[in-house]
Amino acid sequence: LHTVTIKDIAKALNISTSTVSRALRDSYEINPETKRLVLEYAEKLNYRPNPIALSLKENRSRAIGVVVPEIDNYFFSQAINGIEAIAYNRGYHVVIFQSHESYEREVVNIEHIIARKVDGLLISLSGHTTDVSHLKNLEEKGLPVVFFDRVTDDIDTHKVVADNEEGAFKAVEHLIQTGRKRIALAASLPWLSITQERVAGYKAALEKYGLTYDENLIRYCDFTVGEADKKVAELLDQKPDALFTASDRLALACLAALKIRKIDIPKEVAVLGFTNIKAASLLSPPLSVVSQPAFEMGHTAADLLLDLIEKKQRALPFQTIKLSTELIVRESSQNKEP
Amino acid sequence: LHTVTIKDIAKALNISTSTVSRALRDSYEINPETKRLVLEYAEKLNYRPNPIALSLKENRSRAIGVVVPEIDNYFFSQAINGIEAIAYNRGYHVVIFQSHESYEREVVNIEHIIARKVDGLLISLSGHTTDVSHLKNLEEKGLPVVFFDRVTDDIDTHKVVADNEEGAFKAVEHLIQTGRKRIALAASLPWLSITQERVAGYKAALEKYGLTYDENLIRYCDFTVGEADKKVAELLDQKPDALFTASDRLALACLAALKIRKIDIPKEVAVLGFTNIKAASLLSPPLSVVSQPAFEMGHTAADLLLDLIEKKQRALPFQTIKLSTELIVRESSQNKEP
DNA sequence: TTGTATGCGTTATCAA
DNA sequence: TTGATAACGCATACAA
Repeated sequence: LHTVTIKDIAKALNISTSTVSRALRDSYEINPETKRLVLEYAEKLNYRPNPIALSLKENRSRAIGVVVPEIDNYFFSQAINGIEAIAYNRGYHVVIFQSHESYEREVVNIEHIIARKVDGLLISLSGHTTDVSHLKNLEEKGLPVVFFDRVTDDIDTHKVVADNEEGAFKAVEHLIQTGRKRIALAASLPWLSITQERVAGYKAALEKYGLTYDENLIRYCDFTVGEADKKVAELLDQKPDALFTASDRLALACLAALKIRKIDIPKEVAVLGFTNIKAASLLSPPLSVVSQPAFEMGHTAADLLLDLIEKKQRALPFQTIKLSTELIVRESSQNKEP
Repeated sequence: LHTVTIKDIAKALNISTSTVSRALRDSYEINPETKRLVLEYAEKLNYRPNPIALSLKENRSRAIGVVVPEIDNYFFSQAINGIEAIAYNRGYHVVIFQSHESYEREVVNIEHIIARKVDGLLISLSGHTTDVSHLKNLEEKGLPVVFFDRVTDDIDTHKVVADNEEGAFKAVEHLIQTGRKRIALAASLPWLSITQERVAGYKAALEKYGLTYDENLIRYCDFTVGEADKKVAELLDQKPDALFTASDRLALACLAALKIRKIDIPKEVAVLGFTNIKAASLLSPPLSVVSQPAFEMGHTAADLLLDLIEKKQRALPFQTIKLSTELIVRESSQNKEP
């Protein structure tokens, strides 16, 4: 796959490569006639600068690295969509890595990312990342980093997140206001920021409405097969009148569990999910949800990252951008009695 | 972000860069003691070869380019997952591009891909790509290409697809066998390979069972907002007793349209989708589907591509790998009478 | 206004 | 067994 180089043009036009280079970059110190010649010929041969050579020279790649737990998760694929939209507009490429919820894999990804000389990094932590030392000092070493969605308190850096606490609060408040009193919570891994924030919102809502917090009504679920179903079953043993689920995966598992047990939703148990499930309105009964601004989150994080990269604003104080969630109540999903 | 280079090691150990290079590559012609020294020091400094320098030298990038219509589409995100799994195992990175169903955008993507010097290309055509000249001759120029899912007849190359005709046939056959006679088809754009194959399967099933093919029972839908709903409405005017929908998007639009019109599924109209919707079994009634092997398709395409790249098997005859679809019948979804 | 030389990190060729 | 040098494609400091 031989491509046209600056050398080819120089040879053909009997001038030096530096002249060609300058002409192409529209340098002021070049003869208009020469410039014209070079540009025309370059156009004719469809010359494209070799980005790899540029990377080597300039020690940057015009690419940003993105690490997500799983790409085939609607939330993350939407976020990546947002990232890609911004990156494309600003002339950057996106190199995607999946941690598959594995700490080890995430560490390897970061190594690759650094070796690849990406100009910046967007990361949402894996479900099993508790030690974040592989991510420390990246900023200091000169690699701009923006965490999104699943972030860590252990690193002072730029973050873009959803307002999970507010989202969970709104969800639980709604359940309470529609008559629920024993609201169970199916959450993700307890050390994840999103989990902690959602649990906090859950507790805050209970407290505001004078309901007592009962540990037995919370279960934390990892990503292994069958885990969600098992934990939902345990929750059902506690005879809740509502289930608040903290993710797509858990919402689906929960609905499936209720369906199998022929438990009437929402009469016996109401269900409200922190999810981006597309078909939520088509479920029966329709699923009320707290929906995350996935695309917007990718969008915002990428924009911030590229600002950091281009305007060298790394020295600016680290900021956490918090995006609002949206409570979408679907009819008949939450009424205790018809 | 200064990283350790071969030069740093050479300087520290007072030997030449070539010796270091050879030691690191475990060359036979090197003093074991020197080798030990170099390896130890490299390990200590956590030396990683600069992939960009290697790319420049070897004129390859150990990265493959992937062009898909939309990443936040469950089918494609699953396919990418399959691609990434293989690529990771074989030491390649994945650079993702979205055409957003736009021909122009796809052309630009291909330019970028070529400039980036990816070692190979996986592509699923945009919905508005009819002219494929931007993709011709890539193989001849030495860039291995594998088309997947949405392919073209106009280029003789490697392809990995689902058996769309068989899938549609099974779907329609099932509808017929459960008593349907007026089976409408909501299809995607008519020039797409997947559309043509699914229509062919639809026709074949009708023919086998002696039903007449009625043009009025087919609609082709582009990706604009509201289009699917409009076309489904037109189909409903034809009083069908079943709807076969050719994608996730169309299946959801169709279910929504029926729900709004309070049409009883499946009593009045049965619905069967060519989709990968996760929540299909939780819909009411559960949605029977023909499900595509998305992950497997990505997996297979990436494996083939990497074989082409590494074993230089480009000269081999072009092959089309056809993967089976699966008909998943959900209870109560397809019975005309209870 | 243009050309020459150098370097980015690495490997390969050739020489020692 | 090791070292010096050139090359990959490009940009730039310096020389002319």
